[in-house]
Amino acid sequence: MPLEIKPSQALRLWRQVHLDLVRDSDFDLSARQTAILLTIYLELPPHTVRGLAAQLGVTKPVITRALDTMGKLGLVTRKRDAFDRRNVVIQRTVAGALAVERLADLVVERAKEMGGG
Amino acid sequence: MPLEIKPSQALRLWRQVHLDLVRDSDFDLSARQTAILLTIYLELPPHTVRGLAAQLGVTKPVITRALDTMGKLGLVTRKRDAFDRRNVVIQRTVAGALAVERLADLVVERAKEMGGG
DNA sequence: GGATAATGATACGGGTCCGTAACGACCCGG
DNA sequence: CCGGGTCGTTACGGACCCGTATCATTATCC
Repeated sequence: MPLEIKPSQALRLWRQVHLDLVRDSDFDLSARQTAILLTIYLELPPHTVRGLAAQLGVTKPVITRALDTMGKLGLVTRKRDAFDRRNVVIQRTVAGALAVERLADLVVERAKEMGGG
Repeated sequence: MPLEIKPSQALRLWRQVHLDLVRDSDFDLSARQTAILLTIYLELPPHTVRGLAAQLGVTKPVITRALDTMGKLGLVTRKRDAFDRRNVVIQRTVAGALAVERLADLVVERAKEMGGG
């Protein structure tokens, strides 16, 4: 059951959601940060810095810095892996889950308003 | 004819497209820049700095800086208005139109791959 | 013409992010 | 126990962006 969208609809949806994010959102996440956040909340744990860097095709410091920023915002938490203390396990938070849920509702809502064509 | 998307579909679509953008795209536009670019290419001209600032709910320097960056990337051009020389008219470019079109195709393509639920 | 208003650009101090390189902490095999 | 490999983090120089305040240019109105 594929999701059918026309190019013009996709663009209008993309624009409208980004407008909402710019206007309303407390945080101003970059494309990279958005990809990281959604990966953490959609893919199965555990998530590590190295794993995220590989999935996004970026270097490790990029992930570290993004986690710093998103940690300050309360969207994620880090914890040392007890079994292999070199690893850091990235964990979800209530605030992060709420933000992701809010984004989903935003997309759904704006999609509903899209006229055909 | 509203566009029906479930929250989980919306999140997976959002994540996948952002992943593609991070991995493939030459430029790394912020949410603001994306909103500006799509507004220029979807809304009717003429577009001015002041008008864009009002639509996005941001200050004028934000628009000026974004136009500087996107101008370097060849995505937009600026031209003085001949009738009111205080105004600057933002114009579309071939490269910008291609980039927008590529984004649209990306969203459409990824949406097609979304399973139900 | 002169005062006023409006537009876009710029200056400034502060923050974030980039990629490369180096670092400390840790695991593991010999 | 110790050298090599792996993990995440930090240092560094440079680039970009933020918001506030100010600027030069242009239009408008008396």
